[in-house]
Amino acid sequence: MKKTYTIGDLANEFGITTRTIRFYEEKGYLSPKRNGTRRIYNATDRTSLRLILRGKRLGLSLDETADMIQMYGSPGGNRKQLEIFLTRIGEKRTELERKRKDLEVMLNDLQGVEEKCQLALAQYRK
Amino acid sequence: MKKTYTIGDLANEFGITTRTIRFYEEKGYLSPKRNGTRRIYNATDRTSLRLILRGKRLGLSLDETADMIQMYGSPGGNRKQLEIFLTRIGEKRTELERKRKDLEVMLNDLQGVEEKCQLALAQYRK
DNA sequence: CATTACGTTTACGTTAACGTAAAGTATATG
DNA sequence: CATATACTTTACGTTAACGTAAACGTAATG
Repeated sequence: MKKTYTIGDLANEFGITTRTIRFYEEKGYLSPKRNGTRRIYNATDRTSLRLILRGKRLGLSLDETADMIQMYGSPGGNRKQLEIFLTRIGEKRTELERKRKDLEVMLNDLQGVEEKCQLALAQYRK
Repeated sequence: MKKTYTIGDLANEFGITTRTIRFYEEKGYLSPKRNGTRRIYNATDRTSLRLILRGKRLGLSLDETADMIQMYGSPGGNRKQLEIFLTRIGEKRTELERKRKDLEVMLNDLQGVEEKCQLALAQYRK
C-alpha cells in the first residue's frame, strides 16, 4: 500500500503544469513507473521533483540540480573516488554559501529601504 | 577626479564579457555616459552591475533585479504610494526568505552527505 | 452510457540571456 | 608610425526551459 501519485496530483501539489513534469522526464530527470500508458509516481519521484523545484528557485540549472540529487545517493566507490567526491561536495558548498551571503546582503538592503519607508510614513501620522 | 571605468574594466572585474554588459544596456538596465562613442561607467553604474549579477546568482531575472534596484532609490510619493511600496517590499522579502530556507535545507543535506562520505573514508585509514 | 475529466504522444513555438562573427574606428605602444 | 589592442555597431545564432496545440485514448460520473 505504498502511496503513489498521478501526474496531475504532482502538478497540483507543486503548482506547476503537467507539461513541465513530462519535460523533466523527457530530459531524464525523472523516470516514473507506468500503469499501461499512464505515469505512476512514487515517493522517490516526488522527492526528486521537489529537489528539482528547490534548485530552480535558487537559480540552479536542471543539470546542476540533477548532479546534487545524484550526490544524495549512497557515497560508494574506492578511496580515490570518495576523495574526488568530497572535493565536489566542497565546491557545491562554497557555491551555496556564496548564495547565502548574497541573500543576506539583499535582505539587509531591503530592510534598510523598509525602515526608510516606515519613517517617511510616520510623518503622515503626526 | 571621480573614478570611472571602461567596459573592459568592468568585464574583467566581474568575470563577464563585454557583450553581456552591452546587452544589459541594450535592455535598459544600465545607461553609462559616453566619451565620444566610448562608454564611461561610474560608481553607480558599477553598483548596478554588481546588483544585477548578484540577483542573477540567486535566480532572479533581469526584470526582477531591476525592480529591486529601483526600490533602493529614495522612497518617495504620498501615503498611499508608500503603503503600496511597503507591500511590495514585504512580498520580495517573503520570496527571499523562502530562498534562504531552501538554501539552509540544501546545505544541511549536503553536510549530511559529506559526513557519510567522511565516515566511509575513515574505514580506509584503520 | 454519454460526456466530462484526465491522460497520452508528437511537434512546432517562444522567451530570456546572452554567444559569435563581421566590419569598422579609435587609442596605446614598441 | 606601424601595428596591436580595445572599443564600436549590426545582425544572426544558440540554449534552456518550458508553452501551446492537435489528435487521440481511457476512466470516472451524473
